[in-house]
Amino acid sequence: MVRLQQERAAGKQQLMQAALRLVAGSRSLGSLGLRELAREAGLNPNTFYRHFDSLDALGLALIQDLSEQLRQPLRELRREAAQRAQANGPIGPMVLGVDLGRSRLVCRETVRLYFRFVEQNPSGFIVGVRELHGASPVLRAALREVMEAFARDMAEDMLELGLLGGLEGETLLRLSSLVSRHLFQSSLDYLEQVDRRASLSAEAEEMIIDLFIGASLLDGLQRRA
Amino acid sequence: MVRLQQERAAGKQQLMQAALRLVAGSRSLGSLGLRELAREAGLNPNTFYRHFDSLDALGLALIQDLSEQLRQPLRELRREAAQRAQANGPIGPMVLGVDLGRSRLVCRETVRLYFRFVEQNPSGFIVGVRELHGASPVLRAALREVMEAFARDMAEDMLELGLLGGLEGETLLRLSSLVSRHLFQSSLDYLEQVDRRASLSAEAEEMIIDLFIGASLLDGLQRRA
DNA sequence: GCGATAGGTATACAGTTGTCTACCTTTCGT
DNA sequence: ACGAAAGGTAGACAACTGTATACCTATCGC
Repeated sequence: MVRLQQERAAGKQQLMQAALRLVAGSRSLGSLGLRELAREAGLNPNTFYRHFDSLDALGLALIQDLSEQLRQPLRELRREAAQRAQANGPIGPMVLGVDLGRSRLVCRETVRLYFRFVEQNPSGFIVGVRELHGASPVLRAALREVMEAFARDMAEDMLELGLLGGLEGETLLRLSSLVSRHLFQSSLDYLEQVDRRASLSAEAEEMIIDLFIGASLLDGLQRRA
Repeated sequence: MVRLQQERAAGKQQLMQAALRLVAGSRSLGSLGLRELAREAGLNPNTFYRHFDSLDALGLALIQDLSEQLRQPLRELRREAAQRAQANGPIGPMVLGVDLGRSRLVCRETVRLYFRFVEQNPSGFIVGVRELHGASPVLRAALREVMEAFARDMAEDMLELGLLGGLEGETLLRLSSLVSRHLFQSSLDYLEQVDRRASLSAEAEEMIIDLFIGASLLDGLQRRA
């Protein structure tokens, strides 16, 4: 039975969702028993072996899913936000040759879209963040890779869309990595501390602005010297 | 047998160190069995009950230890670094009324001292970072609190030492939190990716500088408006 | 000196775990 | 149409788990 890589065996899907459920409640992937998993999924314990040969394998599948579900959509949303903001004229004070108001707008919108995404896929982010510093080196590496990919996307988009064009690629990537990292790790707080959501979002925005403004200023100084 | 809170029962200490060892190898606290723990510590399984009534309790003890061992020393080291840097005259370009060279120096020295600390207490930081986003809400909350305390220390010191005095307390605390968070979470990468240590340290420095410079600039703009 | 308490051990038990072997059913390629 | 493979189940086993009860020994206050 050759799957066209679209449709997944029912059991496999059930197991993955069971894992999401269990981890989203207070567990870590590494602490799951495969019997417990099968029980939660309503399957025979042995079914696990048919699809995975370790918990890490299941974790990798989850991570890949998460990444695929997020990367493209987020990218499109960011581009839309940028275009929408670019449609209007300059709307704020010019700082370092950058329209601060517009930058803030793109940033704000992107951050909000991201967190909306988080809200819509809580379990995915919970296991993602949890395993980012979790016990399994394999999963940690995989998640780092995902975050780097996000960062590359972001840097690329900013270059293409002409936001903060003054910065060189390397610096841009460094900042994007920081942003990607920060947003990702904030996800857990965002999900759990419902009352602080607004401020978490605002703080993320401020952090991003601070970072890019600071880097731009220093970059300008260095260039002038 | 009333302990003077200094000396800890031998078994308790052994259990805690056993936990450190196990978690430092690829485990999470939540996945430890108390039998496994006792075995590693060379003790009878029941001994665990004498000292803790859950894994969370043990985790809290570990976190408290870590915090105590770190907070004061780090603070002193930071003050020393600041004074040392202040002894010399201005050594760099003035940006926003701040001696950039000196700020960089304090920052660099603080970051390096921090990472040296990490190197000297690897297991502690491994469990700390791991449980920061781990499965137990109790431990997560405790670790957040520790990080906030660090951030408060940092902000306070910066005020007292007159570094970036222009910023208001609230902003300062926000930035300090970001720094504290970033450093803490970088610890794991720093410990594991031995070949990237230099660049991780450098990136942390740059991030801090960028953040504070950016925030200062924006603060100045806002104040002028 | 003595009871109390903290620290540690031994044994036992029921429940759970990972894994193995064997068997059944559906689906597909040819 | 049929064999093969994928997906799923059943039962069994030894190993391990958390926990309870009971027992032992220092150390302390008094």
